[in-house]
Amino acid sequence: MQTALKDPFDRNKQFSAKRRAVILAAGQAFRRQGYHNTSMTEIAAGLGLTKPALYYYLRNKEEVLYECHLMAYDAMDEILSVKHQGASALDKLEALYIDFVKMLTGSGVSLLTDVNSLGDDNKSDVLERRGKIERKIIRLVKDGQKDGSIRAGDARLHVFFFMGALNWLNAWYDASGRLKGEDIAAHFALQMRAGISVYK
Amino acid sequence: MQTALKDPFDRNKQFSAKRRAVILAAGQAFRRQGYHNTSMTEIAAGLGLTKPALYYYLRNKEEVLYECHLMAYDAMDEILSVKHQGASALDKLEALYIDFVKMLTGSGVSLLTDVNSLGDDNKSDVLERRGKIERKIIRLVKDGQKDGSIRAGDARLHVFFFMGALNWLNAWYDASGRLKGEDIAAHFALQMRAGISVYK
DNA sequence: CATAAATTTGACCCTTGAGTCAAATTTATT
DNA sequence: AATAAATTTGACTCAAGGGTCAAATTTATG
Repeated sequence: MQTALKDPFDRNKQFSAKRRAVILAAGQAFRRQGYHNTSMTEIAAGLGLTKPALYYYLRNKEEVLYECHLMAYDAMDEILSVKHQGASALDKLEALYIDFVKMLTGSGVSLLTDVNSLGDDNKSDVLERRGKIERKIIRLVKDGQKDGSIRAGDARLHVFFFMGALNWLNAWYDASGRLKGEDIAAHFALQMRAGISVYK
Repeated sequence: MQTALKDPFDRNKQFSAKRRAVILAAGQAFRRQGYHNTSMTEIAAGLGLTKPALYYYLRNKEEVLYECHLMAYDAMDEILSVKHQGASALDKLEALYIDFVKMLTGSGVSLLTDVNSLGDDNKSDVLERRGKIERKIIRLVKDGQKDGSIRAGDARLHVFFFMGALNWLNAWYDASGRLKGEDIAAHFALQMRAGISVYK
């Protein structure tokens, strides 16, 4: 595998790897302290760098936030693209949800909610991405209502309810805490599922 | 009722009423745009005032945010203090949850999540208040697990899950939208309840 | 080794918005 | 009406932090 061995020496790869590291680190900081409570200098220092070095990888602070959002949505899209097995739509949704929680607790990716600190264009982009994801999940819920696995009711509200748990997760989850991502995933999946499955 | 009739002429009452109005208006703005994306000048303008007028009612911007938090927690405490009827703890929890949603959609009070923009002291206060509320709810869930109305499992996770829906609500709810607060309350209560009630 | 490209930095500028203050204006009291 | 208290404002100061730039340093390539 010539190419793979050369990777570490590939300038472009190094560049994007570092760029990605910057965004991930920034995302963690944003998640914990908030976008406006985190200075570029601080982010740089956290990586053993100095502020101007960051600007070698990114145009401006807003772009960092923007990329954080995209990174989270990429990860979610990735999960959504996997053909989850399961007899019912509810089963698929559960598998999906578990992966979401694992991703949010396990990978360094942060699901941020601060969309208003973005300029109009980036904000539209991000909301559009989020909307697409929501719509896919809503669609899945509706499928479940058709195949009889999911209770009737406003599908959008069904989704907003359990997606709220995910967003809130970012606010309180601490990787160093006693709760393991896997356990949270299992618990949340059960609660999500019970919340919308048909009465038995 | 002499005192009641005199109320509108009572300077202190006018003062606190205006102060409260400022905080409520600010809270709405913070909720929609975020604390740091909302300037004092903007808040003032929204009330037909000018910035220095705000500083007649409040020491500084942080105090506004602090009072917003307190106002939400006061409202929640108020709801928690009411002796909710219901045979099981689950019934009580449901009544509670409905009131929470109604309060958040109906009154002008906003449940903010930005705690990191507060100084250490205020932040501790707010977290303590939040902790107290959470603990009460967790206690109620544990009661439900004892009286057999609520499923076993980490009570804290049970609570974090459905409280996430409330926090997220603040992000997407639009009073001018088609969804009425009452409907959301009914839906959310059902979903919350189903999510943690014992299997039947 | 010499040269070029890729990274990183110290020192700087500049805008934004929080907060202040003395003065003006409105409202109540004698 | 005159005086005092309560509100409100125009005009200002100031610090924080985003962003820039030319120069230094490191790393790769002929």
